[in-house]
Formats: sequence, C-alpha cells, structure tokens
Amino acid sequence: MSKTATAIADAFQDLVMQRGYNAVSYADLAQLLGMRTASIHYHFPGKADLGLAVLRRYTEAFFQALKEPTPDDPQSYVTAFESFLAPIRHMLTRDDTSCLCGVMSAEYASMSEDIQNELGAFFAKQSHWLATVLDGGTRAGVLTCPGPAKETARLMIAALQGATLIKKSTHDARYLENALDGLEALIIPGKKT
Amino acid sequence: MSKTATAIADAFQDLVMQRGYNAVSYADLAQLLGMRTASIHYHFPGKADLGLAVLRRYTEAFFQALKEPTPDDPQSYVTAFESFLAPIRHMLTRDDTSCLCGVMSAEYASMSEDIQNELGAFFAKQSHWLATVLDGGTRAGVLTCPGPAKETARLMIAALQGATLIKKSTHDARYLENALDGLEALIIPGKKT
DNA sequence: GTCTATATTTTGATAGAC
DNA sequence: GTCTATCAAAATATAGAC
Repeated sequence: MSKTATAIADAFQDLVMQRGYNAVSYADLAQLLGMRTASIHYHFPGKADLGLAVLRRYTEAFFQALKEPTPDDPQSYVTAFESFLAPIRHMLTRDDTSCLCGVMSAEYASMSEDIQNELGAFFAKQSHWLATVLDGGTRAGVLTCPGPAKETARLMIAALQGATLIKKSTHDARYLENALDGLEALIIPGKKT
Repeated sequence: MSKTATAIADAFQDLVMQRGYNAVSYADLAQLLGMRTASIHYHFPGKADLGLAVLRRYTEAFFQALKEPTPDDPQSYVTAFESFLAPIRHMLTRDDTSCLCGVMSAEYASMSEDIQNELGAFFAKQSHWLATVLDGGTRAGVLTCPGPAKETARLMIAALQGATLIKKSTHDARYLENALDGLEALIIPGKKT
C-alpha cells in the first residue's frame, strides 16, 4: 500500500471506529487529508473497496500480534492469552472508538458481501484461536475455564466486543476495564482484580 | 403514538437493528409501508426525531419488563435476574438483528445529542439495576458473584451486547447462547451449562 | 497521482393541494 | 393525514487535463 493509500486508510478507519461506516464519506476524508475526492477514488475506486482494504489490514494485524503457544511450554499458553488481551487493553487509551469489526457488524446488513464474509471469518478465526489456547492452557494446568473452551472463548470475545462499544456511549472506561480484568481473573488462577 | 406512527417506528427499529441507523432512509420506510416520505415527515419531522422516539420506546419497554426484587424474599432476586435475561434470550429467534442500543452505540459519534444522552443513560441505568440485583442476591445467598457486583454487572452487560452484534456477522447463535448460559451458570449456583 | 469539472443518485426535507 | 411536486444538499463516482 502506498503512503497516500495508507494515510487514506488510516483516516477512514479512525472515523469508522467513531461514527460507523455509513457516516463516513469521501468528502470527509478529502477534507481531513487536504485532497480531492477524485484522488481518493484513484487509490480506492469505490467505498466498498476502501472498507474491505481497511478491514483486511485490521484483521491481519490482529492475528499477527498473537503469540502462538508452544505445547511443550505450559507458560506459553498464558503468554498467548495475554497477547490476545494486550491490543484490546490498548483501546482504553481512546474513549471515542470501538473495534472496527464490532462497528461493521452493527451495520452488517448494509455492508458489501466481501466485507460480510471477512467479518464472519474474523470472529470464527478468533474464536478458534482462543478456544485452542484456553483448551491447551487448561490441559497444561496454567489456565482455568469455567466451562468448555469453545463456549468460554465465545463468551470472552462477546464481552470484549460489547465493552468497546459501550465505552463510547457511556464515556466510561470501566466497562472495558472490568471485562479485561474480570475475564483475566476468571481464566488465570491467582490473578485477582 | 398513533397507529401509523407506531407502524413507522416499528419498521424503522427493525431496519436499524439489521443495518444501522445511517443505512435506513425515509425512502426505505415509505416503500416498505406503502406511503410517501412526506407522510413520514408529518409524524416524525426529522430523522433524529424518529430515532429518538424509537430509542425512547425501546428503553422504556426494556425497563418495564424488569421484575423488581423484594428484599424480604430471597428468591425474588433470582426472578429479577431472570426477567433481565428473558428479553435478551428472545433475540435468539432472529439471527439478523442486534440490540438497538448496541447498534446506535456503534454509530455513536454520528448520532444527535439527544440520542447520545439517551444511550448513555440506558447503559448507566441498566448497570445500576443489575448491580443492585446481583448485590442483593449475593447477600441473600441465592446468587454468586465472581467479583464486586458493579464490575460483574458491567461485564455481563458487555457480554450480552457483544453477543447480539456478533451473532449477526457470524450467523451463529451460539455466541448469544453461550453468553446467556455462561453468565447464568456463573451467577446462579447449581445452574449448569 | 492529483486536479477541475461534471454527472448521477440518494437523502432529508418543505409547500401546498386534496 | 396523505398526497404531488419540488428542493437543496450530500454522497458516490467518472472523464479528462495537467
């Protein structure tokens, strides 16, 4: 992605995480970046292209930030779990943005088919990764699950998504703090809130 | 609210819960209801009026469905808690809609000030009600909280919101099922998934 | 790659007849 | 209360000069 394309994608992503996909226009981006809408169309022919590009970049970065556990090292499951929470914990630094995938899911029926598929894949993949870590960590004796790993993974992902949304409308970081700390305390033995 | 106004509000709410607020137009509603956009403007002068009316109706219905606990009856805390989950469990019957407040929170920065305030109040009020029930139920010995009532309440609300969003993009009801059952199992002693 | 200019469609909204 | 007619602005997008 070129420098300009990256700047456009950055600006778009930021605004979508605040307002939602359908509330951001090429005109908004053009003004913000000091260019014309035609220039944006050169880099991203249509809005759906821009949306998909930003979403793909976002999900790729998300999965690349995850640390894979090594089955022979029990503690690596804890490290893997923490690598999952770290980027989400970083969202506490902004009270006006939610996860891009959560926002786009809210607007699901108005998204392009490509974006819809990408969203579904994001949650499925995330769910599978987390369940594997929870399962392995439980077997290794370094994590405790209140229920089946798959179900606990889904509950956790839902809680974190919900918290990043609610923190926008309440301006209250405690929803995300409580979700992060509460889930950590539930899953990592000895960890207390 | 008149019969027509109610029909407009119903249609609007349903579409917003699927697509998001900014993806629903007066033209969509007019076509769906077999009337002209001018007729809708008669009942709701502006889109923000319609959005606020629908949101107010939604939150009022939500709180009216809650059963208040009676401090002298321990079991009433369990009943109160169940009355909170029941309408959310009902959302399992649709895989294409999310909670109106979650959707609007996703689009928060593009909402009118009135709507923003209503959203903040909804989560604050819900949070307070649930924390009171969890606290009372714990003291009465019929509920168990893994942490402080206030924090557990926030975690639960976040999990349920997130689950209704994710179920749209995954077409997978298990996110909401696992959130409902998992939280219930966590809070009601003896209840097992 | 970015611009000017322009086109098309949609959106949110109003005036006034019926 | 609903309609026709109309509107101004915005959103998405393209053609072609520079």
